[in-house]
Amino acid sequence: MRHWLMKSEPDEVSVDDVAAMPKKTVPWFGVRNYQARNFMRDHMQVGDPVFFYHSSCPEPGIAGIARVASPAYPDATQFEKGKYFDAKSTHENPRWMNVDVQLVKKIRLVGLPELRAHPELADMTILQRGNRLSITPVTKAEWEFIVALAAKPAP
DNA sequence: GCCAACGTTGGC
DNA sequence: GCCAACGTTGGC
Repeated sequence: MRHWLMKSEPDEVSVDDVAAMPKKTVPWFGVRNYQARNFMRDHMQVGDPVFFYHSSCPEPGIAGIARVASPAYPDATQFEKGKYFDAKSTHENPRWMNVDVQLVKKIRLVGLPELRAHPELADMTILQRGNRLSITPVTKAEWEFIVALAAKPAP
């Protein structure tokens, strides 16, 4: 079992949006980066724990705990008109895949400055300079540290 | 809105 | 296969 962090822009899909979904589950559509796709397609397993991260918003940070809820399957939005359409993708040979993600629980927001304040988390991919990858592995130690952090009051 | 960092594209 | 140009991400 691996642990993951998945970024979403809350303007598009927030933790609260997912909490309102049937079964609290959403297809993680819109990933258009090969490395992130490969994580979903080749490395995720149903049940893997996921941090739900809010990005490109006033308070970026980890906002929820979720789990991988399905194997990867073709991302429907690549075939639909809109910002995620990909003319080079076909049903026979789809380029983009997604898993379903199910929200387990909302947590207090553990913001970026708070994450950066802990030396235990200094190696997290998300905190590295220039990192833009929307899906990144998280180590077990990082996972457990952040879960414990979220259980404490906001600093 | 700015801009650093990065991924992708396409000409050669 | 190189690499410049371009587009995107995402924090600030």
